[in-house]
Amino acid sequence: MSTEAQAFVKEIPSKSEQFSEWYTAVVLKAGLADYSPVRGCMVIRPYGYALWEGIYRWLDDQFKATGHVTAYFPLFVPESLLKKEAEHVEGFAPQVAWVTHGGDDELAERLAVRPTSEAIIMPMYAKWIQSYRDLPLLLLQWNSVVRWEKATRLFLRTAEFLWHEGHTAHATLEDADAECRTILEIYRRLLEEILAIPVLVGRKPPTEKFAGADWTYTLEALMPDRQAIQAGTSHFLGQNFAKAFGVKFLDRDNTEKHVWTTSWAVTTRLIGSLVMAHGDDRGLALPPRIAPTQVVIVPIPGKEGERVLTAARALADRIRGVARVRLDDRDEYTPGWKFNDWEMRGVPVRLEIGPRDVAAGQAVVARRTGGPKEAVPLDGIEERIPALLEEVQAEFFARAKAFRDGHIVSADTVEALEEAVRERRGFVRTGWCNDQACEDSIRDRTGASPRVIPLDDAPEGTCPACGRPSQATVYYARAY
RNA sequence: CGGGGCGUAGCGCAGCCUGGUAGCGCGUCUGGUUUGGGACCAGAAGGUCGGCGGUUCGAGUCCGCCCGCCCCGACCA
Repeated sequence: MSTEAQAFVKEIPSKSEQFSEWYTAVVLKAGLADYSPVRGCMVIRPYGYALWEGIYRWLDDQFKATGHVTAYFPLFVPESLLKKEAEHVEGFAPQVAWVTHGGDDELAERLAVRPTSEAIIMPMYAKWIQSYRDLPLLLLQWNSVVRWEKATRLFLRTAEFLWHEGHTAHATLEDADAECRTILEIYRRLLEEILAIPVLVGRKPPTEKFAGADWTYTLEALMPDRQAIQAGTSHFLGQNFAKAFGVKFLDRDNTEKHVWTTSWAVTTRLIGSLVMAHGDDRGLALPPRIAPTQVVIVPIPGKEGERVLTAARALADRIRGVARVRLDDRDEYTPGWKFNDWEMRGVPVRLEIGPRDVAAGQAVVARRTGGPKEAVPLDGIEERIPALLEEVQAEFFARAKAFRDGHIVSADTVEALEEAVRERRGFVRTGWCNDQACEDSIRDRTGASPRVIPLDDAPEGTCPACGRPSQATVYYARAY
């Protein structure tokens, strides 16, 4: 690498040595987002929004297939409604932004800018739901919410963020819980199959559940700095909101009952997780299934520029039907500059075509996951590219999973747990007796929080805090 | 919200201690030669030095307040 190239790469701090600075530099330099004039709020630039659109499109297909429909509820939540469910308002009150004036006039009742929409949706559910025939009611909306965070970071924690929020109502506890798990599985597939981020799937311990829920399901990912991040949640709200807002239906047995509700969401935080999980010192790295541009073609003109460009255009046309492809025919940049630029922007597959390739009837393939470049024949390239993209997708997931699995350690004593957390070993797996006092003492001693109780992990061993037989397996970690 | 750091051209920075006409590199623009890992030559444009106030003949530089961003904690998707 030339000295000039080294100087350029230095603009992105080292991922292993300055992780936080590296993250911010990649988000800004890859063109995903920018700071806005409003404190704690970010501007999502078109390239970043394209990632969100990819998530939207995939999820929208899943939601439609499972019978969910999209609606829209107001941005403003009157204070009186927000206060109806006591635990809910207590949980969100410190983060609510309030509107107090309309024009110059002070409002009779101040309006919360929604931190989440349960309180503005439930009164409508009370109006719309009369009979068991009206259930289940499976609604969601794509919107933004505002939580006045004290410390903010691009994508990971901003004062306003985009998400979708699902809000469903059911006739029975079993139906509502099944809904939570259906959504959880959709989210798991989004994370693992599309974003190539492995997750632990399970329940939150009671201290970490959503304010107003009976229990919360979660997907927890491990980032390269060995901190856990909550990638998605699905809440079983029981009858808490139904009782607070009077959402009742007449059942088959001619008795009036409260509905059972759920809510669930994933946010633009996923984009931050994607950046952290796969990026490297060259910048962003995107798994093919989510990459807005999957294949970039860089022509190397040489002395016969027109011939090469013609071949490159023909190549782009052939691939266009099987991949999201972009031909970089800008003549103001050299091929080497383009290589680095597209690597920084995370494009998973690059095709180079120059005079030698035109003569040999081939193109040169470079994968964002690394490895040597290889020549592929132009003949049959329409079949080769989709297979190649799937190979690269699998490489992304395998790499992330190897990292995650390599950073799960077991601890059966508080000392071992404390040491593992202190040395940032990642997820620390341990037992729990279900006693709140034991969890509290572990939190106090380690600074880590219980992230997830996996659905498919049977309890084993003993609680490290009290030595009694364990009732659950818990993964502890420091968390975002 | 506590502790630390920073704010000067689109980006990265120097200048501040010790006040005296605002600089460097990259990028941008024009023309030409180039193009297989961040090209080269020649010329040019680009700034209310984060904001407000104070000290001073004079403030990017000194003092006060405010705002924003980054890092480490606490709180949170």
